[in-house]
Amino acid sequence: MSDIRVRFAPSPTGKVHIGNIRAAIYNWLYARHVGGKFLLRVEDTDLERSTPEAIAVLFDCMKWLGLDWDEEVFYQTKNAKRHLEAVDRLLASGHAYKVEKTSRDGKTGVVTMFKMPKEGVIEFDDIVKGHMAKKAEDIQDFAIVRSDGSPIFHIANVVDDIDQRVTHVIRGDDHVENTFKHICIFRALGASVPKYGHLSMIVNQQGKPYSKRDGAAFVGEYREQGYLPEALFNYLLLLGWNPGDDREVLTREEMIRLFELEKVHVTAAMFDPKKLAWMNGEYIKKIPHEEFVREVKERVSSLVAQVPAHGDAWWSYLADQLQVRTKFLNDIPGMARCFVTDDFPFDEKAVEKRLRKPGVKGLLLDLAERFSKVADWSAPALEAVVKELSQGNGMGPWVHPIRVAVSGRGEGIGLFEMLQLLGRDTTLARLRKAAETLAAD
RNA sequence: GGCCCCAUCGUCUAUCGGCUAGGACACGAGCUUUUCAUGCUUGGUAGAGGAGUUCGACUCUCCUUGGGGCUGCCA
Repeated sequence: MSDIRVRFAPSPTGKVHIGNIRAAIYNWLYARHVGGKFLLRVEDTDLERSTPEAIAVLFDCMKWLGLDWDEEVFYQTKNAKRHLEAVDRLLASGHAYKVEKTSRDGKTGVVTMFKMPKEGVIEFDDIVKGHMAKKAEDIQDFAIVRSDGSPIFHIANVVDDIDQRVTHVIRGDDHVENTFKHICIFRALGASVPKYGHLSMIVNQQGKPYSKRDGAAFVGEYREQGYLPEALFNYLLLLGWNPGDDREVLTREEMIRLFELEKVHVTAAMFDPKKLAWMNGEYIKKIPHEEFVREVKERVSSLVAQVPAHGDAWWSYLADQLQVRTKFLNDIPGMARCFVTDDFPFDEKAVEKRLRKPGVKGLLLDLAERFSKVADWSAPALEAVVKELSQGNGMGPWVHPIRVAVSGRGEGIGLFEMLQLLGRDTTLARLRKAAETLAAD
């Protein structure tokens, strides 16, 4: 156990950006690694956007990723009185002053400004960026209370960190400049300054901050697209940190054990959706069989009003076939639709290529005839039939048309396994129907 | 403009002065093979440029160039 306390302090806007959640991940991992506390502070000062729904979305995303927090959630708005008390103290000690100002949008009013020291150097040792220094004279005085009397981010953030007894502030790179200001506030308030660690940004292919224009930028979108939380977590972790060896797919326990804030990279990392997709596939392969079976059942059931009755063995077999070739859970319905309903789409290209060829009609009808005589309806038995036909010259000419005829697509699970799952009646019916309606003579 | 930060394959990265520069993703080839995958084998691609320190520099220093951040009564 240690007395290290870190916090994740997002403003709840209803969407949680991946860069932001990576900051949460690093905070969480750091706290768990050192045995400290991971606190959650909701910076809900923007009353218009900070709705209960937005806050619920935030909690949801964190729970989805397994980011559990310690202690009560801290709401910034509830600490407004403390913020203003601090301002009064700054005013009294001469660290702040009031002045009439005109804002960018033309409003004129009296705001409270923090008075920056006029000389000297402000410095701190950033855990990830190293030694940072800036001349006080290079930083302007800045507003801490609006003309409507509400506290501004800088003062609220610092006072909350003091009140939550935060020891390490781990946040986005975009706050480095603020840090010099915040350090001055901590000192003016007579509080001890926390340690800082600033995380680089996640950038797009052009090297610009990754935004919604570059693809899915919010945690919720990944969830909807069938990404596994473990995969997103692992991928985001690797974007700026690595265990020091070649391991990439790590268990949560390994992450906690190996994570070191000091080893987090300074440089911005480019987001690579391809690698995330690969990572997702890796995690899908790791899903325990029983769980994957449930996942398949659930996703397939939503496709049709009535799922044909099948035994556990059937589902288990289908899931096995599916699991190794599933990259996204959302791919499951498309791959499995043909197993639970006759109402599935035919891929036009596949039909053109495999069915609308001379002789295919006769081929399919012949196959249906031969299959109908198979005593033991199983993948090996069916394969034997086609093997015999092919006489060792490759089963392609038979396999491709059959696949398209019974599933509508050119790809999917192993063909004979597919036929076994479909069963005799369905297979024969589909072969005959395709022969009559789609195939060329 | 001012201030701050950064710089190894296309991308994420290893290297803490000895490097024939390693791994992963992606890409190419091959094997397995009925498709798509998986799995295995394998190929190509990197230290921005210039000075300096050193026996030796990707690693240290400086400059240049390039990129990013900040410069609000946003957070």
